[in-house]
Amino acid sequence: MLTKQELRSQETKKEIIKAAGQLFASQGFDSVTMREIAKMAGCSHTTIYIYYKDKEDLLHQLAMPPLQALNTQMESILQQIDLSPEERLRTISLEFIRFCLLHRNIYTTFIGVKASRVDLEESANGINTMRISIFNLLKKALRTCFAIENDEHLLMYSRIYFFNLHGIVNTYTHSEESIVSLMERLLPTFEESLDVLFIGISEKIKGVNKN
Amino acid sequence: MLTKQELRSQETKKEIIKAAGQLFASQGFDSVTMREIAKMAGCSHTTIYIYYKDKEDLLHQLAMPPLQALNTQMESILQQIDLSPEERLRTISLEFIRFCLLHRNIYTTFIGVKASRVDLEESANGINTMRISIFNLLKKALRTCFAIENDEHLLMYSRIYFFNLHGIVNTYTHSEESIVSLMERLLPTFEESLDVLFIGISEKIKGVNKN
Amino acid sequence: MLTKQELRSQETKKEIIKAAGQLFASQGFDSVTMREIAKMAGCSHTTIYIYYKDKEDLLHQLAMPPLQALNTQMESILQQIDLSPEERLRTISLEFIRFCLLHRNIYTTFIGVKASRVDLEESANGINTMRISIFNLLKKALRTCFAIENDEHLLMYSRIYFFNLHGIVNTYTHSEESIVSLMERLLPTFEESLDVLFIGISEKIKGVNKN
Amino acid sequence: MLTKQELRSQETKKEIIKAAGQLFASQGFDSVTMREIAKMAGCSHTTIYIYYKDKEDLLHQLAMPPLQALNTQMESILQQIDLSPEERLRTISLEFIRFCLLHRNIYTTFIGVKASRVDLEESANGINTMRISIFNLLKKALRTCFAIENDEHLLMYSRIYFFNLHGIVNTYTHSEESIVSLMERLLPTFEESLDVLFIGISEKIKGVNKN
DNA sequence: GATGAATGAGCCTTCATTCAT
DNA sequence: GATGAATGAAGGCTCATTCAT
Repeated sequence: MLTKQELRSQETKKEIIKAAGQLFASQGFDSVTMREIAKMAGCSHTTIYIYYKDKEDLLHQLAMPPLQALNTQMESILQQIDLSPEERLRTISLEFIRFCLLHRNIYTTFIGVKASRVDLEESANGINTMRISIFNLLKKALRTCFAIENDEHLLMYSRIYFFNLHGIVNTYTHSEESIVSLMERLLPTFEESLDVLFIGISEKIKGVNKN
Repeated sequence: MLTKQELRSQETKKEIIKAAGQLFASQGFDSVTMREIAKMAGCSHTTIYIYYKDKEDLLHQLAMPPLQALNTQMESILQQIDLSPEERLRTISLEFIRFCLLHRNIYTTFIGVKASRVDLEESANGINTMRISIFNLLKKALRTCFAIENDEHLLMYSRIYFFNLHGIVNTYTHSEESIVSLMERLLPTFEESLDVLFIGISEKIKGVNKN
Repeated sequence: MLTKQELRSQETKKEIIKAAGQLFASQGFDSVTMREIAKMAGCSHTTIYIYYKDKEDLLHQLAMPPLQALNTQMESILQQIDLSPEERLRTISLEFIRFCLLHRNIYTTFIGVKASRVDLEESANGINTMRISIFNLLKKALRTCFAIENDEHLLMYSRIYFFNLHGIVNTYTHSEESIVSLMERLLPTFEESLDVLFIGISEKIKGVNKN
Repeated sequence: MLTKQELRSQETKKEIIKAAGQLFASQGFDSVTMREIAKMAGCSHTTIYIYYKDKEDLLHQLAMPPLQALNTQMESILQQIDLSPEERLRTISLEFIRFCLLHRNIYTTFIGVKASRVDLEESANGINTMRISIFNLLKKALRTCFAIENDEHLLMYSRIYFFNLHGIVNTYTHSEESIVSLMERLLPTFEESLDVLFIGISEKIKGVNKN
């Protein structure tokens, strides 16, 4: 059992990472100062260094767990054989969107392109691996769903598909709305968007296969 | 007529904004220092302040002209009655993409959603106006093209359409490829992407109108 | 009699001062952190403050006992009337060297000339007194040994003699060799060095006295 | 010809290095802060960075020129064939002493043992090379002067000789007296000290050679 | 007695910006 | 018009030290 002191300590640690997440999200990694984080977390800036090695460590701790969770979840969805390929793609797509919007802060810094900055490489390594893995899962789902064999075509339609996902996430990345309200309000739009893509891509592939 | 000195002066001014544009593009606004800009422009860092109020002013001056040009161009395309509505939408869409990729640097900072950061608001005002105007032109083209009367539907399909455009631009925003090579390599993908959207949206609207 | 707890307490106190001594010796006073000392002593860094007022106090506690011991030992050697004056000077000289090399760490900070730094003055007071006393003992041995009556001459040959002692100690002050190995390896050199001084000074004094 | 501005600039640069020299001398490299240096130099601490890369650079700039000068001077003295070997050794010895006392500040940090700290290695490299070169010149003079062929003996008497030089320098390293007054007051002592060594060493070598 | 939690002071360094020439 | 000189504000980070448990 945890002592009262340990509890308070854990709380402080959480407050710090929470504040970091919020500030990174709203201002970007570089613009945020350790002192700002401390202020929002209600502690001295030196306290941060008790729990986290340095500023970059905050980013790392912030990003890894959710990314791993998403990866795992997407993998398990892809193995649900009771779902049709289309349903699987649709599900992991919506899950991906939900995740990215839930973790808007991290998304901006890590999933967002430009992810691998030279000076962050070290701690970003694990994160980059994760990111690649996630995109591979999406690509795999796409190939199965549309039964695309031609690699060039797969690449093209993957791109087109990803444009949409990226666009969705990016559009709402800086929204201040809660994830619940956001999903509730826009889920129909997102689904409609996937519909549009499914129909459009299917039609195009039909045409391609005919020729 | 301009004296020789005035010519030289104008040249310096141009060198500065050119350097700023290149550096902002390749390293991001925050990471660039005034001294770097000055070095690339071949002048002292203090000279910059003769022509531009401050660092932010550089960004502003950098962003407005292209945005205005884009706006004008889009307006003129929309008035070409020899084109079908679909061709007009397709043309301004590709133009928008081309523009955003050409001005990746500015896009990131201004068209990019996060645009209105508190500390930039002042100089961003003019830019924000421009941005809204541009999106309205796109929306107008969409309404005409798909003959959507229901406002709610228009909003939804506009969003879906924009997701794609945003996604495209965002994906290549940080690419180091030249605009020429980028467009040459990916134009088919972009066009295919618009195809997919046109087909998908059209199909969906048909279904909607039937019910 | 001491309780078991008191014993443990005394042990901790000793571990701390021992660790401090070692670390000050190998890294210098400023470079050592309280946390390092605590780690090496096997306790929390806050525990140090239970036994010692502050970092400087550690230095003080570290320096006084050995200095007092040296002082006492030198005094007792000077009183051994079974030794010739020259043997007495030689013995306390070697003893002084041995001591300084044994306590290289403290030497650097305290015997070393620079001793009286403004910010250390307070705690250095006792130490400074000790230092002066030690040098007076050496000077006394010199006067007796060379039978120098002229104060000016005494001062000059004392200086010359001290130059040598200082030089010896200073040269090996930062050596990582153990005191045993150091003395074993260099004792002949040290003795030869004293020989050289004895001969040189004696000869010079003869000449002086003749004139 | 230098403009008034350039003159002032040079002056500032000199004030900075002068202040750094004094402060490093009296407090040691680590204990001195850039702000202290700036304050003593009468400028802002940021100004220092205009003229010197960083704190370490100050140390480097402070140490190299004098060391090179000393090295050159010692070499030229050794080549004066109109002087006897003894006179040459005596001259470079006094020169060495004069130099070390003149540059007391640098001596402490660089000639002083412990010179090569890991984190300073890079900039200290040139300095270390210089130091070694200087000591080799002294050794060479010793060998010639006392005609010592046996390497072991040379090593021993070199050590003894160096003890004295080190001792002299170290004793007055922290004196606040001017170099002029210092040399004037103590030159006889230094010369007497060298006399003592010459006589002592010569006598000892005679004895050794007899056996 | 002993410790983990927390902090204020301070350090080196960078940068946008102003001033005097 | 143009520039080198100079600076204040700020940032990441470390450390000796105190406090509550």
